[in-house]
Amino acid sequence: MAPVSTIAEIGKHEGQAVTIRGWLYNLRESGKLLFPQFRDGSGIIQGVVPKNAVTPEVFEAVKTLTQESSVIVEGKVRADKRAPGGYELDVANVQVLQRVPESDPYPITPKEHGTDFLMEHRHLWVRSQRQAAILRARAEIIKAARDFFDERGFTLTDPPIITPAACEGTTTLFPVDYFEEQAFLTQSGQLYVEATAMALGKVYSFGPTFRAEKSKTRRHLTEFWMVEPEVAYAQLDDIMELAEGLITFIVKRCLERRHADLKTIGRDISKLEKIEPPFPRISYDDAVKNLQEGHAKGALETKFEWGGDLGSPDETYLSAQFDKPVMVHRYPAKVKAFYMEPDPQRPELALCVDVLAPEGYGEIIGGSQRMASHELLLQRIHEHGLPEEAFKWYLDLRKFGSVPHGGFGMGIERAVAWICGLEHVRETIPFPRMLYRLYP
RNA sequence: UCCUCAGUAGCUCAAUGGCAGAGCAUCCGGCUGUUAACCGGAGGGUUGUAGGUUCGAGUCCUACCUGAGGAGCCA
Repeated sequence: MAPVSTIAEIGKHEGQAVTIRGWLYNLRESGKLLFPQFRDGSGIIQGVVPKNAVTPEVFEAVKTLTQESSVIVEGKVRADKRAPGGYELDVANVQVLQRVPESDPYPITPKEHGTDFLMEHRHLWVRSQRQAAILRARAEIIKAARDFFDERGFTLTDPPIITPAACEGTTTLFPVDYFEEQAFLTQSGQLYVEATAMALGKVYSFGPTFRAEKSKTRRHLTEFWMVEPEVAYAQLDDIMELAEGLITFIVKRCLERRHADLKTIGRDISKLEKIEPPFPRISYDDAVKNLQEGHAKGALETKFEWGGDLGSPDETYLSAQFDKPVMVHRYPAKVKAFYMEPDPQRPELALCVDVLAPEGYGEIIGGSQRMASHELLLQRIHEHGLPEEAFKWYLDLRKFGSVPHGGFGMGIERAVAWICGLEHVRETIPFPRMLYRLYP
């Protein structure tokens, strides 16, 4: 048998016989000439089978192949201008491992389908070129995020997924029966990385988080992945700089290594090429002014009042004014989590930042400087009606060598949706978990 | 939880209250350079469910179910 090659690397074997192991993507025919397209997970290549060039058995085997039948194909690699990938395969032999019967054909045809149908067949949909390209981009984004932190002296520390208490409200928690006790799936690893940051200085976590929010929008999943750095002695400005550096690094990495996939997905790459530091930084106060001007101009339906959290249309309006992610900092403490450090200049504000992606993709990062004072943190826990007992360990961090520190969480799926230019986050993860969708 | 929209062949969609249709997929036939190939033919229907109005309902009304988009909330 000829040496095995992936389709992505087939150019290295030009003029030679190779073996491709994969599936039939599509078959076109023109009389005594067959054009089977094979895919193997790395790419797609068109085979050419003239009737007079192969045995009758091979011709018949290819002619009767059905979509997604598994095949091992031997043939000679030939450069061809007409081929989208630059190469074609002159097929010499075909071994059919499993032929999909025409009585029960592969349901996803090369024509268009609706979202419901595609989601029901997500286990097969991931075989489509575009979906495979998105999953490769996701893998690159995750690797880039990890490389960014690994190369800067951060230690990966994995927080627990089963947790005893909420770090924010309890209505959005998935309960778990933990032997005799009530436990929950984690909403964020943040509180735990604060603990490991006090041990190791610079840490990050990467893992799944769960939120039982009844949100049904293009930006929400009930199960999503976050990367959460936490840095001892870091202040708000350090956190903003870190977020800016991370986003820039990830985008550049995708442009370098996943250029072909971004093109397959149909991303406007020029928009990503503009992502360079510094990102615009605007205070909440200025954001409010900006939104009120937007309302006066008729661009926003409701007039935004100081004191509220930014709504989705507000975020879209703000981010549309920039071609880079925009960092909105110092929100009113009341609308933010209990653990955020107040601004010493204006204690009604929290030292926090939200990073809004361009093109209406919304908040991709939320972060803050964390509260360092034991006394104030205890007071906030009480004000939020949280059980002090559950946070005893967290309060300990402020008793034993408390320091200024901070960090943020970046939602992987939203970052992938933005970088790939997708309509919906459901395409950014192999098997999305959403409100009203648990299958497959 | 609320608002809006949709549900007809395996898929994507048509059908003024008056005979249930097309393209793709599947099957049969044709074509030696096709690019979601094309051309000819065939099979394929409990119009989401339950009621109601009407001589007559895919179409109008009511309720429910399912899905989509959005709000709130969030990454």
